Amino acid sequence: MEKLHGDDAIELAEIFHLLGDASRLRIVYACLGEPVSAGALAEGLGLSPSLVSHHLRLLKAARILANDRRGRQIFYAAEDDHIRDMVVHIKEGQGGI
Amino acid sequence: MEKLHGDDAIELAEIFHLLGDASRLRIVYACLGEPVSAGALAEGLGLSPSLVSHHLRLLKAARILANDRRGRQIFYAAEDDHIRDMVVHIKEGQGGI
DNA sequence: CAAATATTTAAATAATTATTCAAATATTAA
DNA sequence: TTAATATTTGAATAATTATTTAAATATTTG
Repeated sequence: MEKLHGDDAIELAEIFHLLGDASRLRIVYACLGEPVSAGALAEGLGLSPSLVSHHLRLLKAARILANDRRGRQIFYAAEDDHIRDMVVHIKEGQGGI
Repeated sequence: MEKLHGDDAIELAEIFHLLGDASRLRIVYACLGEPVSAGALAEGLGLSPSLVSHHLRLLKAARILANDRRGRQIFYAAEDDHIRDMVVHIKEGQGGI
């Protein structure tokens, strides 16, 4: 029986946990292509700017998303292909979503 | 901006959510190889049988784990390679855990 | 600089969920 | 059929977390 040590489990679980909220997952998904501004995310997904910002903070802290400011907007995009792969992978696992 | 529709997001997020708890992730991880009995999971991971059982119920409902009874023990194993791949994938993404 | 826009922050609340505890059920062995 | 073992169940609690609201900060434009 292959064990996952407690600390490693916590670290890995944190990433899954961040993707395990529908609002946050939609935010991440929307950022898999071109960078999107915080405002566009809120508007496009029908979420409050404040809520989006809270989620963005968590996603950035976990290095799932990176941001760069352009003028007064701040654009977010997936840090690397890793997250993209994960989401796509589970997405395909779930018969045809 | 590629959008993930609300219902799809909920469905996908549920799977991430289930893997997003350290206890549950350790249980799933322990079940990636040979089937393991509920008791062996509790004992091996240092969790109460009751807690393990609650988690197993959720994981089974989501078809992440399947079980078969052998005598008075019930053995759990990953439903398919899909979950295995997901866990391994994120595990490798996280620098060398 | 003042006004307008974009985003963040902090505190409060609402909602969810992990865990524990005690009791119930199922299976096997005596 | 009684005792022993393995697991589950349900209710209660503890802990975490998503969301809202109101205010603060940063950036650009007039």
